[in-house]
Amino acid sequence: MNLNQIELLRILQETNFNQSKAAERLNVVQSAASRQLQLFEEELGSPLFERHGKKLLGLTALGERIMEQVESINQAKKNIHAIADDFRDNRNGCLHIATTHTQAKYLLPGPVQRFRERYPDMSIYMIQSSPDELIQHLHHHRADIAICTEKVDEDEKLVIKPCYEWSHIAVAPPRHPLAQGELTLQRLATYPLLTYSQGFTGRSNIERAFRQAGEKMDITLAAADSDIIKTYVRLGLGVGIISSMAYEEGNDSDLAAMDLSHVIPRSVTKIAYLKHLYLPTYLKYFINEILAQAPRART
Amino acid sequence: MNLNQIELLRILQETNFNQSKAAERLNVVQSAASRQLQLFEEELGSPLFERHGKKLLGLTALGERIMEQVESINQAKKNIHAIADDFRDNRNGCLHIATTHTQAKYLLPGPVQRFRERYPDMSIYMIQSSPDELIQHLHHHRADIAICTEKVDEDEKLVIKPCYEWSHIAVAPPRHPLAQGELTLQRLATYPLLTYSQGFTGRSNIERAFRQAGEKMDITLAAADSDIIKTYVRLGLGVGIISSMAYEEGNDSDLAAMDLSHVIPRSVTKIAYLKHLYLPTYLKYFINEILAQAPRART
DNA sequence: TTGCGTTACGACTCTCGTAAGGATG
DNA sequence: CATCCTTACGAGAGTCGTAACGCAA
Repeated sequence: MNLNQIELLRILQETNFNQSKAAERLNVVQSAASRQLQLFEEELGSPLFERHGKKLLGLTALGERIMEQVESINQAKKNIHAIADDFRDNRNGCLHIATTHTQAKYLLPGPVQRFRERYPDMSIYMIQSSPDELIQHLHHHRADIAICTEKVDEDEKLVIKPCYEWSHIAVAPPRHPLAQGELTLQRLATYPLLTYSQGFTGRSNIERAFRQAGEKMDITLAAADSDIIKTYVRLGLGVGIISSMAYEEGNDSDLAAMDLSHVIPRSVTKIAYLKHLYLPTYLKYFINEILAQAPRART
Repeated sequence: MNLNQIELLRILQETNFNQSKAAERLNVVQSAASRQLQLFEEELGSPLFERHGKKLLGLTALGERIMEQVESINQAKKNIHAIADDFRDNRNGCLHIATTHTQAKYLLPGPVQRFRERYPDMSIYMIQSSPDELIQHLHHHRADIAICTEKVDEDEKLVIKPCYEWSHIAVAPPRHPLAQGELTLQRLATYPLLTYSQGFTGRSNIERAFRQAGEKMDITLAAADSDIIKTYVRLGLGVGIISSMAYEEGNDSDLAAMDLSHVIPRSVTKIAYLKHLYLPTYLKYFINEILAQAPRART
């Protein structure tokens, strides 16, 4: 057994069990990959992959179990380098952040800017994607840290840090009838609604609130980001339900904003990262900057 | 970085940072070890060991942190082989049990015998030692499983399975005055006592009980095993305090046994193993056999 | 025929062992 | 002067790349 074989297994999984692609990613020819895999399976005494003829189709039961250990070794290997780099105060690495539109736009600009001032030689990669994908980015080491509101609970391999709490608001053109009188889900439900796509920015909370109230939502537009929603609210398509952070005092003064915290449960935005990940100094700094930023974003 | 370098680090720690001995254990010449260590430190960019001249004295702060990851890799490496062996239903391995005299003599004979019947081709190593050492055996992979009563709590790297509960008894020559009337710590304290060495078989519970009662123990003999204690009780040195399991109806009928469960808190014997250890089928079997044996040992 | 994997073989890289040398107490 | 580690260099084991082949869609 050696680390290249371990890495090969990992990459094979990432390339859908395609040896040729795996070999390419490891900068070796395909035959070398084939041989190393054979040697490893021989050493263990049982095949790790299901095969149809020669083609690899997936993992065997044994392979599944082995992969957990492979992942553990890979994590430790990365940590060793991260620890050493951190110890040498190496500031030439890069920070990979995975997040959604809302957080990228309203929460992270401050922390990112301060991070760049403190660590000018480090590059920052932001990966914008859906909450489902965020978690995958963490697991596949494509991101160090994820910031989002949905989906990150109940994963025992992750550390979840609650970051801040916010509520939804309704936005509508000025002098909209909703602005008068008490705002209820019943009244909201009488209008066409514009809000986030499934799985985005507290959408699950919105759904649950309407479901429990026995009201059906008439969703005219579902978008991944608040700007799209606001744009179409301006065009008169209906009433928008967005995160309170997404209402900008200056730019959005042409829209009426109405608090919904009394009818839709407040959402919590969290920071997530792998439990076994070593946190370098710069990453701790960034996390702290987000936590420091959070109160300002609170409503 | 490669697995041999990782293994070298691990062995260096076990050999008190002596390259020559580490090299010998790895079946390479010393110069090879020296070079591999240099290469690895070079790769990381900082030394992992404190040096005085050329001699290694210990780990640097960086080294300490790296060692945690090394240990993690080592565990995963072992697990990979264990999983594969288990999957192939390989029954030619060996089972390393670390335990104390009392458990080895009164709890384990049954489970061990049944294990040997079920897995006749597996060899069994029993390592008898003090509770302090037991935990070290687990951490250093010299034992798969430890069974004992003391010291195993509060180690977050271990899984602790409570196994059974028992109490201490006092043993004395027949017609001893203690056998008459109510048995209290006050009365016990008036006799010379014979019991277990520090850290053995619930000794800490005995101490705590006397301390809380404000009584001082006059310990004539402290031994690691019950047989020594019983032997000297027979010679009239004083009153023995031993585990109830250690009183054998047949052999010990010449001694008076007096229950102490009302004055000394009951002890719990536990099974301990490393949290990240893969449990092969045979090890699960052995653990279950111990748990099944436990009720019979209960008093 | 193209894509994917295996087998055979010579070339090369990398690690090892031998041997000699420096430092420390 | 004994122990411990480092350095230099040639030998050898192991891995790689090239190339040819087998198999399936």
